[in-house]
Amino acid sequence: MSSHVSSVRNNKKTEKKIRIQEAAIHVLARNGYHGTTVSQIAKAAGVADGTLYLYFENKDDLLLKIIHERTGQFIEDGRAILESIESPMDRLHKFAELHLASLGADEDLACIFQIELRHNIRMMKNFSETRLRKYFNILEIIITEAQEQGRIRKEIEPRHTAKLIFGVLDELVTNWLLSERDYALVDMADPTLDILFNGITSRT
Amino acid sequence: MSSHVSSVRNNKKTEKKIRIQEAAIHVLARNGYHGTTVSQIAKAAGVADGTLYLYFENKDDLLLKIIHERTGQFIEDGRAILESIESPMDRLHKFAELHLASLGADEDLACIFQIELRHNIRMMKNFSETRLRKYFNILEIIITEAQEQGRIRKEIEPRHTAKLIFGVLDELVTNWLLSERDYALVDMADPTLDILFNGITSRT
Amino acid sequence: MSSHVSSVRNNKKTEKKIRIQEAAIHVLARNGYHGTTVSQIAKAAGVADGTLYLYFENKDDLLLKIIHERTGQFIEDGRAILESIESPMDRLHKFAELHLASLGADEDLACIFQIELRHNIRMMKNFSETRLRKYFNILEIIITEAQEQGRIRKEIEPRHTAKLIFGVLDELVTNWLLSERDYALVDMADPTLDILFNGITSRT
Amino acid sequence: MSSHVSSVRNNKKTEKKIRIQEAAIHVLARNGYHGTTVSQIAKAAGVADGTLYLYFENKDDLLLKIIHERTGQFIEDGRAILESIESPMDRLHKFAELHLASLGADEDLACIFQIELRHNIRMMKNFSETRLRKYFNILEIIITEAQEQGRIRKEIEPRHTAKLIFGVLDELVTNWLLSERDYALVDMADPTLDILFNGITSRT
DNA sequence: AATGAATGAGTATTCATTCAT
DNA sequence: GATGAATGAATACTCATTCAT
Repeated sequence: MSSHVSSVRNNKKTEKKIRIQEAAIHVLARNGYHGTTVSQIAKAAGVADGTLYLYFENKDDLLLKIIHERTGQFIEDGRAILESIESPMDRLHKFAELHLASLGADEDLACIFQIELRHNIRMMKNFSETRLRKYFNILEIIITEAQEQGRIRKEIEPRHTAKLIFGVLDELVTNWLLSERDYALVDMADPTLDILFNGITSRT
Repeated sequence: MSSHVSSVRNNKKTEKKIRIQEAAIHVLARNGYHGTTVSQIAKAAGVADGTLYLYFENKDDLLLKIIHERTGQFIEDGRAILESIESPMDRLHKFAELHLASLGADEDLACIFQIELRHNIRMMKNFSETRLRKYFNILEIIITEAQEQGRIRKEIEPRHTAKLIFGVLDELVTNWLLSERDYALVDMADPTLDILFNGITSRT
Repeated sequence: MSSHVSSVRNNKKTEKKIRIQEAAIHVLARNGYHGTTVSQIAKAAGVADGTLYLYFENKDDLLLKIIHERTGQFIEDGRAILESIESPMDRLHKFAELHLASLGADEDLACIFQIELRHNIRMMKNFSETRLRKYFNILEIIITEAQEQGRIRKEIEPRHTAKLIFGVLDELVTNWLLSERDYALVDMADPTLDILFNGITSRT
Repeated sequence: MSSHVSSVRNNKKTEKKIRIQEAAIHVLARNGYHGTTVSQIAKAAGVADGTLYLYFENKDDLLLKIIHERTGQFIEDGRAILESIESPMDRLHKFAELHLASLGADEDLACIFQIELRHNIRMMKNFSETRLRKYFNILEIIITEAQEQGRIRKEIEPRHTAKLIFGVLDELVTNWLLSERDYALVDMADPTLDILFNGITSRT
C-alpha cells in the first residue's frame, strides 16, 4: 500500500517534471537559451518560478537534463529497433532513417540539439563524452560487422566512418532547420546513403 | 596629399580594428560569447571600452564581422587557389584540404566557427545565407564540372552533395576541437575523401 | 481524566517545542540568523518545515521566544539562588558569577545572546524593555540594600551602576566568544569585581 | 599638471565614495543591514545602483569599509588629542569622553557600531582583530604608564582593565541608543569614571 | 578619435510561509 | 497534529552601452 502511494507520488512528481521539460523545450527552441528566462519556462509549464528548482538544480541543469534524457531515450529506442534487423547494411540504413525521422518529427527538440547544445563548450564536451560516444559505438559495431561479412571495405576505419556518418546526418538536420522546412527530413536518407555506400565517383 | 593622409588614417583605423578583432577572437575562443565581456576584449586589445563602439555597432556586430570577414577572406583565398587547378577531382581534394588546414591552423578561429557561431539562430541564418551559400556554390560548380567530365556519377545531386561534404568536414573540425588535438586535422582529408569518392561498400 | 489527557498532550506539545528550540539554538549559533533557513532548523529538530509553524508564529518569533524563555528561566533561577544569600556584597559577587558561569557553560546560547540578539533593533528594544529591565532591577535592589548597610557609597547611582556591571559582564562574554575560549569565563569574575568594588586607583 | 588632473580626479572619486558612505550610514542606521537594499542606498546617494559597485566590492564590503574607515579616523584623531595630555589619569578621562562624545554626536554612526556591526560574526572578528586591538592597546599603554607613576594599583591587569572600560562605555552607548536619548551621552563620563577609579565600596 | 565613469535594465535564485492531504 | 510540495515576492549584482570630457 505504501509502495502504491509512493508510486503515485513518483508518477505525479515525474509528470510535473516532464511538463516542465516539455514547456522548456518549446520556449528554448523559440528564444534560445540566453533569450529565455526561467520565469518564461515556469509560466509556460504552469508552475511557479520556485517550483522549477524543486526538479532541477538550475537553468543549466534543466537544459542538460533535457538533452541527456531525450538522447538516452533515443539511443535506447534505436538500439531495440536495430537489434531486430539482420543485415548490417539494412541496420545502417535504418540507423540513418531513425536519426532523421526522430529529429524531423520534433522541430523544437531538433532546435535544442542543433543550436542550443552547441552553446556551451562544457555541455558539448559532456554530450560528446556520454551520448555521442554511445552513438558512435553503435555505428562502429554495425560497420565492423559489415566488414566481417565482406559488405564494407576492410580499409575503412570504423570510428572515423562513424564520425563521417554523424557529420553528414547532423548537417542535414541543421540545414533543414535553417531552411523553410518544406521537405521531409527523412527523405534525405536514401540519396545520402547512396553516396556513403557507393561514393560519388562514376565507374565506367 | 589629402588622399594620402586619408589612406594613412584608414590604415591606422583598419589596424586598430584588426587589433580589436584579433583580441576578440582570442578571448571569445577561451570564454565563449556569453562568458566574455566587452571590457575583457577592450583590455586585451589595449583600448578603452568605448573605443570598441567606434569600430563596431555592438558586441553582436563584433562577432558577426569577425565571422563575416574571416570567412570572406577564406573563400576569396580558396577561390584563387582552386582556379589554378585543372582537374575538378583534384580541386575537390584541394577544397577539403583547405578547409581542414585553415581551421586546423588557428584553433581560436576554429572555436569561433564551430561553437560560437551556432549560438544564435539569427547569426546562423545570416551565415548560412551568405557565406555558406557561396561555399556551396563553389562546391556545386566543381561537382557539376566533374559530372560533365564523367568523373562523378550523373545521378548525384550537386547541392545535396555539397551539403554532405560540408557536413563531413564540419564534423571533423568539431570533433578535433573537442578532442585532445593530438593529431593534424588536415591528415583526415585523404581517408575522408576516399569514402566520399569511392563509398564504403566493397566491390568484389 | 480529560485534564490528565490534556496535560499529557501539553507535555508532548511542550516536548516537541523544546526539541525545536534546542535544534534552533544549535543551528543558529553556528550559522547566524540570516545564515540559517527554517528548513535547516526543522531538519535538525526532526520535524517537517510546516510543523515549526504550529509552535511558533514565524522565524522571528522562534528566536524571540528562545531568548525570552531562556532569559526568563535564567532570571528566575538566579533570583532563587540570590535570595538565599544574606550579604548584599556576596549577592553581587554571586550575581556576576552566575552571569558568567551560565553563559560560559553553553556556548551556543551565549552566541545567540551576544550576536544574534543584536540583529534587530526591534528585538533589542524588546529585550531591553523586558528582560534587561528585570535584570537591572535585581541589581538595583542589591546595590540599594548595600548602600543602606553602608557597604556601597551613597553617591553611587544604583541604576547607572547596574548598567555598568551589565556592560562589563557583557563585554567579557563577547570577548570570550570571539577568542579561542581557552580560559574559563567564570574565572574573570574575581578580578572584575575587585575593580568594580575597589576601583583602579591606588591609595597610598 | 597631470598630477593636478589626477588629484582632481581622486578628489572627485573620493567625494562620490564619501557621498555613498554617508547615504549608507543614514539608511543602514534606520533600516538595519538586512532591511536595507542596495537600491535604497544608491537612491539616497543620488547615484545608479551599478555605480555603487565601482567603489565597493559588494554590500558587505560597503558596511565593512564604513566601519573600518570611521573607526580608523576616530582612533587617529583620538591618539593625536591624547598625546597632548600629560597626566595618564587625565588621558584616561579624556579617552572616555572622546568615546562617548563622538558616538553621541552621530546617532546614525553609533547605530551602525552598536547594532549593525554585531550582526555578523565575521565582521565582528575582523573589527575585534584590527580596530578593537588598537583601541585596547592605547588604553593599555595609558594604564601601564599610570601604574608606573603609582596612580593605578600594581595588581590591576592592564588588558583586562581595557576590556572592562570598553565594555562599560559600549554598554552606555547602546543603552543610550535604545533609550529616548533625552540626555547627553557624554555626561555619563564623570560618574562612570568615578566608579572605575574609586570603586563602588565605601571606605569609612 | 579616444576615454572610462556612469548608467540602470534585466534575471537567476532563495526561502519564509501556506495549505491540501 | 503533521507533512512537505508549491508558492512567488524580493534582491544583489552584472555588463552592454552611452556621452561628457
